[in-house]
Formats: sequence, structure tokens, C-alpha cells
Amino acid sequence: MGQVPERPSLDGLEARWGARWEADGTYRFDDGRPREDVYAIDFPPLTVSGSLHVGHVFSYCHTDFLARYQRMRGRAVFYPVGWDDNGLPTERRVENYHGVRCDPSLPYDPGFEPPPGPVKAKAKRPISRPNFVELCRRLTDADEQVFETLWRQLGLSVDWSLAYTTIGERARRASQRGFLRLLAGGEAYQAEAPTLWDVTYRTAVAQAEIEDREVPGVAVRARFGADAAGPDLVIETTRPELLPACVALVAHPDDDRYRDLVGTTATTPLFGVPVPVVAHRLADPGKGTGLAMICTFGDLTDVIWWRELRLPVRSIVTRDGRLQAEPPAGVPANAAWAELAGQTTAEARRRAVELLRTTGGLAGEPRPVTHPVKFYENGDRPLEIVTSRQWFVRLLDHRERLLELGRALEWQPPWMQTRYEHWVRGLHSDWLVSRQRFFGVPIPLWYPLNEAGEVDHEHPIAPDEARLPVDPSTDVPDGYQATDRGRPGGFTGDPDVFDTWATSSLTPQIAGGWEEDPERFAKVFPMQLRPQAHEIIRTWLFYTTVRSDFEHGTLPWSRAAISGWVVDPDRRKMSKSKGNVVTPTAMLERYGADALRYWAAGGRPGTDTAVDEGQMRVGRRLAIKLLNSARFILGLADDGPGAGHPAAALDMAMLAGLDAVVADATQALEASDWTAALERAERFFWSFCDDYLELVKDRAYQEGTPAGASARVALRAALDIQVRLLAPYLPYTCEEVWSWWRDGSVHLAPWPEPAPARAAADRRPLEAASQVIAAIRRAKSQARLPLRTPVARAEVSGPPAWLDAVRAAEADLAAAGRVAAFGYRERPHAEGLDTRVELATAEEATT
RNA sequence: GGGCGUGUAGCUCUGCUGGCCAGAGCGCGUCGCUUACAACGACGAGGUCACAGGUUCGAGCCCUGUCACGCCCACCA
Repeated sequence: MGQVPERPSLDGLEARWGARWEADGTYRFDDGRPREDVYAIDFPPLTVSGSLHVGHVFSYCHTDFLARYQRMRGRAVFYPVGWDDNGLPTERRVENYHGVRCDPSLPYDPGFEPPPGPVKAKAKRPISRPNFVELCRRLTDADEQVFETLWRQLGLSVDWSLAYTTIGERARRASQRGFLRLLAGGEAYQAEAPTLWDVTYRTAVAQAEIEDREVPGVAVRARFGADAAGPDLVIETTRPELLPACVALVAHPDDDRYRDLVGTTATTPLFGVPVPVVAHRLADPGKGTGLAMICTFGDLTDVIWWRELRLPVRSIVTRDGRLQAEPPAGVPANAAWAELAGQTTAEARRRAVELLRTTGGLAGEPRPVTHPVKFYENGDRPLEIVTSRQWFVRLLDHRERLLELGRALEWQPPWMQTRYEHWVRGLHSDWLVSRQRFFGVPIPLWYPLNEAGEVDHEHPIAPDEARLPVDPSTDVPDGYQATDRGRPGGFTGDPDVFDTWATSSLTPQIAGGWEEDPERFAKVFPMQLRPQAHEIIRTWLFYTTVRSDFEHGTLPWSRAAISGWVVDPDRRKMSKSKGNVVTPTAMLERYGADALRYWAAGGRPGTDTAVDEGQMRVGRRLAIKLLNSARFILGLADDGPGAGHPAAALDMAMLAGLDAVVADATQALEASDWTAALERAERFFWSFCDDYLELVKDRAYQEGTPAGASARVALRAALDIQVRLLAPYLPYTCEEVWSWWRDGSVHLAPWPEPAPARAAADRRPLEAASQVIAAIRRAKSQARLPLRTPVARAEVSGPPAWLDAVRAAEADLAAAGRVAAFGYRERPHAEGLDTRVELATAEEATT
């Protein structure tokens, strides 16, 4: 037990209690508890790269409210924290900072040490994948230290001893094991296929990582030569640079303008290549001229046309986003090609327009347009479509099953399920899991090389699970020697890594000890809660469901709680590019963690919330009020444990009202409605301070009387309950107050429950007294007199039962309102109470 | 183009399966340093519940349509 300070303050609470919780292991998961007691949370791995803003804080707080509530309910909360550190942004920073680039063909150099400090190198130094990964990990380790400090300060009650990283050994092992099992089960396959490709990062990307952006472009009308001697055929395109990649023209089968042309041949401008005119239902008569050129590949529709119409490939865009040096088969290496070869697609576009213009191939002037273009969500150049060999996980075959799982999951809010539903219904390709990057989990496969030194992709060599994790760029498959690497008849490692989602889709398995701690895993999996933001339903939530179903045949959790966005005060989504990002550090410094959490609590599940410093101020005020009221209550005489129950009707009324609050708050939190629970508790607390506390203050000072003891016992009981009700929201303040007169942590104290003994108590005395004291204060305020002004007489009228309620609190009212005399008038049919106040100064007011 | 959501005091929001003379906090105004709290308290003024129809004894809440905003998705010529 501690001491009640003279002047309570919020300063220093975060440092003091943060250290204490860590030292005491307050939030440690207890492995000894049975499965039915466990509440396991699949918490989003904290992002170390990218910009940090209050949006993160916002949703993490929501989870923490629920975790703290469940812990107080007596559950063994499994609340691990992860670091999501594998991925592209980290690679980018390492490349730029150290002036290096990864070359997976190089052997590991154990002695490699980057120069200290940033390197400004034009040509980046090539280093091996293991060396590169080492640098990435050094960088993320340092970042994680900084971030951990912040998250700790925020008061997240995660179990830091369960921390994992998505690039760490456990994660790599789980990720590779999971993949090998998919491979063995036939759910993972490789294919050579056109895929969306980011030319900056030079990697394939999956459907889920794409976003549309409106960008300026030009609509160009180009003339194709018609079969026979007919007039030119005019197509409209925004990608004239792909003319050499054109393999056909397409129109809708019902389009009368072009019906007769289907089956004939057209000739491309600039290159004179003959291409067939074909019909397909996806050709839109309303767009452009109704006649479109099919290129390999300008967009995803091209891919569909190419596949369904069995067209040849004439690819011209290379993996770095430039047109290749040599034209594809069937296209002449003429002067036009010489103009375009080697150019970026953007530059080639401009040149193609000029070429068309000078050769008369242009039909009308190019028209500036704004149109949606697909981008990789982290990229800044439009995606191209290139053909490459990639690994996929089957999704389309399992669509129905995945839809069923989505329906079996408890969604909060429920309408978020439609996001999932639509996504699964709209899937058009399997999950592309391979990435041509380096700081990720390596694909754990090797391939044999035949006698000609060619890679035999059809017979991948998988390691035994016991060897995991492996890095095929340095590890050697069983049955081979290190010297066999790259040699005809030898082997080569798969150069790629997994998509980060392929690993983070296993967070329940990684955190829960899948195949590594079977006893624990059986206790925590499937988990109870998956909190996350709605923009990653299609990725994290979806993929986790997929992996859990493939591996365990079950949903990974029973409930998904989807949080909303944080928007800026103008209700715009917060993003770095808009420059409207609010960082949590500044807010923490200015208002404190409890205040920030209070603001976050105002965001209902699934709804967007604006950054509102006003709410943070209110939260801070609430915390200070709690400290001060606790100081007052605990500063009164302590009647000890033998004081018995409160006897006064007003005291029992207050406690009975508080019991109702407890019941409501509990119900709300059971439904994960942290906002309603806080609102209820907070509202009670303020009226408790404003009315009840003021009413009984005088009596509470009386020592040695039963009435005084009753007030003091009630005050302490009410404080005890309210501190526990608010503990999930204001963990620091509540812990501080708790420590003044209680042992142990409030966060391990039992959640309050209504007392049966008070269930029948009449709540009217407090309500009636509050009304009367309000009327008295109003009278004084309207008379512009201080509140200490005496009242000569207060006459209360109303129904008899309510008058009795007032009488029960008359002594307290007299003291609090300085009322000399009370009068009562029965008005049996009145709606409520009416109080006439005669001030001692002879002035008068009525309400 | 499809879908989801939102629209209530100047601002941020509550209002559960329809009964309210419509609530809270912030902000604003007036008063007050009353022995927990002036980083405070008391009191008060603020609203055609987006719009138009409809159902009902009765609608902020239900139905239909319209408008505005946000987000998600879509084959982007």
C-alpha cells in the first residue's frame, strides 16, 4: 500500500508504472491455465517501417481495452506482440543508407562490414543475400527499440516476453514449413504466366497489393490498315508505345460497326504487322471507337483476351520497365523500333505519338485524359505486366469453402463481412506468393541443373522440415556438395522470397508455438480475437483464414474486430503524402498516455474517428479528477474493514446506481463496445463527483457517528468500483490511485460485479437530492450570488414517494445547500419534483 | 459501374428492437478561489434530427426516392 500524496499529479506515472509492470510481469501469459480460461489475441504485428501516426495508436488501444477487461474477468490473456519487419521499405532504406544492393548469386561474406555512416554511392556495391539481410535486421532491430518504447508508454498490456518478428527464425521456420506442406498437399504450384510487375522494386505483386490511382494520360487514336482496300480502322489507346506488342484488334460481337470485320486482318501502323480482328464480349462498344487493340500486355483485360482467344505473345516491356532491345518475333527491327527500343514506357509513349504523327498514323489529335492506372501500393510507377515463373497458392479452387469460413466468423461490426465476401467473390487469380526480393523469408527450395546447366523447375528439391529455416542461396540440399552449386548436374537455389503476407498470414501459428510448443499451441489456437483495420481484410485477414484452413481445417479465431480509420480534423484520411499525419509522440507528450487512450476509446468499433485534441484534454481532465477525488476520499478517516455496510438511504442509492452502471458496462464490453462502457462509467463518475460527493462531504467529515461512517464506507466502495471500471482505459491513473490503498495491480484485480445486497435499494434518494441541489444552485447562480449563500427555505413539491426520497437526504441537502428550513407540498399527480428556493438575502428564485 | 457506411446544436458524437417537450462533452456566455480539484466548480444560451414522399395513434429511429461526403471493389481501349 502506498501513501496518498499531498498534491496528486499525472507526471511520472507512465515511467513509474511501466517499469513496475515489466518488473512484476503483470501482463505475462500464464501457461498453467486451462484452455477454457485463455483469451488469445492475434494482435497485428507492429510495423517498423513506414510512417507512424495516431491511427496505429487508435486501434491498438481498442484491443488493449478488451485485453485488460478480459484479464480482469479472470482470463489468462495471451497477448503477444510481433514486429512486422520483413519487406520492401526496409530494403529500400538499407540500399540507400549503406549504398549496397543485393546479389543473391554471391556467397556470404562473414567479414563484411558496411562503412559507418551513410554512403553516397552512384554504383551500389553488390553483396550476398545473407549479408544484405543482416543489414536489414540491424536496421529493424534499432527501429524496434524506438518503437517499443513508444508502445510501452502507451500502456499496451501486451506480453513483451512473447515478442516475435516476421523475419525472425521462428517466423521463417513456420513460413517455410507451411509452404512445404502446401506444396506436398498440392496447394502450391509454380507457373510461367503474365503477372503484375513493379518495375521499381522489380518484383511480381499480388492482386491484393494493387491499388488504382487516377493519373493523367493521353487517349491516342491510331489508324490500322484494313484488309483489302477498306478504310483504315481506328482504335483508341492510352498506351501507343505498345503498338509493337499488338497481337489483335477486338470488338464486341454485337457491334454492328465492326461485325463484318471480324475474321479479317488488320495491319499495325509503324510496323506493318498483320493482326487478326476478333470479337469478345469484354470489348466495350461505348469506349473509344469500340475497337481496341490487344497487346501483350497492357492491362489485365489483355491477359484475359490473350488467354481466352489463344493469341500469341509479343512482349516488349522488360522487368525494369523499358522496351527491350530487340523486337519480338514477327515485328521488324525498323526505324520506328529503333526509336522506341531501350526507352522507358513513358518516353516510348511520347515517341510513339510523334512517330504516328509523322507517318500519318494518327487519327485526330491526342486528347489528354485522366484515367485509373494500377499501382503497387508501395510503388510510384505504374505496374507493367510481364511473364515470369512464380509460385502460387490455390485460392480459386477453394472459393466456396472460403466464403463459408467468412460466414462462420463473428464479424464486428457485422457489415464488415461483406468486404470479405466481395473480395473472395471477386478473386480472379490464385495467390502469388513469390517475390523477387531479398529481405524476406526465402522460398525453401532448390532445383536440379541438368547436364546442359539448365534449371529443372519441374523437380524442386525440398529440405526436411527438421532443417528449417533454410536459405537456399547458401545452404546446400541433402545429397549435394556446396561445390555442386551452379554446376551442370548440380543444383541452384530458388532466388526468391515469399510475399510478406505469406508469413504474416501465420501470425497465430508463429506466436502460438505451432509445431514447436504443442502444449501451448493447443491452448491458444484457435484464438478468440483478431483485431485489425478494414483495409487489410483482403490481405491479412483473408490470407490468415486461408492458411489456417489449409493447415488446421479451422478458422484461426472466432471473432474479428475491425477498427475504423483515423482521419484528420477535416475528415480526410491521414497519409504521409497529404502531410496531415499526426504523430502519437507529440500527443503523448502533450496529454499523456491515458488521455490519448481516452480519445481512442471514443472511436466505436468500425467507425472512422477524427483526431480531436479536445477529447484528449477531456481525458486528461478525467484522469486529474480521478486523482483528486480519490485523494479526498482516501484522506477521510478510514473506518477499517469492520465498518459494515452503508446505512444511509442516499449512500445505498448511490451504490445501487453504480451497480447498474457496472452491469451496463459489463454488457457493453462483452459486446466489445468499449465506447459505451466508458461513457456509462464516465457519466456516473462525473455526477458522483458533482452531486453525491458534494452532498455527503459534510457528513463524511463527521467522525464517530454512524451517518459519517456510512458516507465514508460508501465513498470508498464507490471509488474502489470506479477505479476498476476505468482501469482498462486509464491504466496509469487507475494504477496510481489503486496503489494508494490497495495491494497488487488494479489490472489483475477482479472486474466489479453488482452486489446482491444492494439490488433492492431505492435509487430515488440520490436522484431526488441531485434535482433539489441543482435547483438550489440554479437559484443562487441566477441571483448572481456565491454558492455559499444561505438558503432561508426550500420548498419541494411533487409526488409523495419522491418527497420521501428528498426527506431521506434532507440533512445532506441542508449541509450542502446551506438550507435553513425545508417545506414539502404533496402534488400526487405531478410529473416530478419542483423546488422553490428562498435565499436568505430575501431574494427569491423559482424553478 | 457495383457495394458498404455516414449525414442529429458552431465542433465531436450518444440516441438499443419507433413514444423525447431531442441528450452529452468541447467551444461560447454569466457567476464563483465553497477546507479533493482554478490544469477547477456552478449556472445558462444554442437543434426545421441532410432533403422529399410514405407506413403508423405516434418517426431522429421503419420503407421508398433524392442529394452530399467517406471508404471498399471493378476488365483502366
